[in-house]
Amino acid sequence: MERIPKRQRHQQLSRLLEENPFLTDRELTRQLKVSIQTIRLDRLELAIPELRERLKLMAERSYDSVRSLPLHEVIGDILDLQLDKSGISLFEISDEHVFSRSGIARGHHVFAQANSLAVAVINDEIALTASADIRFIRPARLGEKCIAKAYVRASGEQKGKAKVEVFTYVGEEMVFQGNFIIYRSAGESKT
Amino acid sequence: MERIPKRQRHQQLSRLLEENPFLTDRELTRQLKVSIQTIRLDRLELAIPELRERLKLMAERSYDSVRSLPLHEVIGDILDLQLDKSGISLFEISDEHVFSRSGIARGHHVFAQANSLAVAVINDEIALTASADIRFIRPARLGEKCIAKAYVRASGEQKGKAKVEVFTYVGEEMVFQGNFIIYRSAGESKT
DNA sequence: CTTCTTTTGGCACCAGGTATTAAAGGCTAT
DNA sequence: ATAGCCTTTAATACCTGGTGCCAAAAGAAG
Repeated sequence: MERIPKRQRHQQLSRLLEENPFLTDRELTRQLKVSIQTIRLDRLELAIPELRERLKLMAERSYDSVRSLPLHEVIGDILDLQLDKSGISLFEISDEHVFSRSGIARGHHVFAQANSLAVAVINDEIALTASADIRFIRPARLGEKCIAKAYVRASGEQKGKAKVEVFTYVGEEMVFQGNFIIYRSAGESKT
Repeated sequence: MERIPKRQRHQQLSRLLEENPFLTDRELTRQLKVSIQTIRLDRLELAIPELRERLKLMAERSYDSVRSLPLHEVIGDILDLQLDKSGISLFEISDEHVFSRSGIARGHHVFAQANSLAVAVINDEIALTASADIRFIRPARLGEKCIAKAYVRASGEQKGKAKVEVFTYVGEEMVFQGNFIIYRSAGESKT
């Protein structure tokens, strides 16, 4: 009668702290009806740090997520980039990108990856999207890794406009395709 | 020689903690070369809470910002919505939306506002962007307020596809125009 | 009954403080 | 210089939310 409760209690404890990480051990004793020592042994076994450590970790996370906001410059991680030729980026669909009802990615995130890549692949001081023609072929879902491949079809170094085609895949399946026209500041920086 | 330093020290202390809120009083002692009691009097005067309180506040902030992330469902504030007819939303271009070099909004943010609105205006359980044809007419800049207006051209309640046209303005000027084809779940839940 | 795991309890100790009282240093006005 | 005042430093008691360690009690299992 005391064998099973331990694992159950561990689950309850984990759940409680997931719901509200601000609970002290003392408050947990009230909820779980065991002594404070038991709570502490449990945390030890489950490798759950003490309240103050939890708060510190949360504070640190939010602190450097603010600091790393400039990374927001490009949506997705650039895996390969050949300026004025082609580029590849990876973007993983996570909670904040999907409709919570359906787990399907909101279109503008998939678009954002493609658009970022299309702009990044253009070798110029200033590159802006002028227009685009896009198709969402099948929905991208929570947890899926989207690989976008961009190809510069006409770099238009004189004309001031480049044509970039982007295909986004999840595994073998194409989920998105887009044709972008990118303004460029008329042929400058050659790296 | 001890009159001015107090205010200076207060400024330095504020600055240090702004740069790094994770400093203990003891560490501040080392940086400011005064006793720990002075640091504590200073914090008292400046109404700066102790380290642990600071961490807790940061953790709480990040915690309920996570909780309020579902607000992220729609990019921009919906000002008016007539389901299956039209909608208006407002989106203000701020730092995190622009290229830091030029202060020009990245296209996918302007697109996201339009796309969100086009999806929101469709009165159905599930609505997904199928394809779009978009044009960035002139760049939107830091601080500008973008008003997007969406009009449902063909609601296609039978066909399962709706056509939505979106125009985005800054003041009188049009900055973006897009034609969206939106999948709708045709009266019932269809994946 | 003995043995093992699990649960409690108690105590010392720690960080990072608060709160309070007191003393010392310095500056100014009378 | 002497008193009055602000500022700084010091000392002490106390608090929270723990860790670490040891020992005892309570079941469960052989």
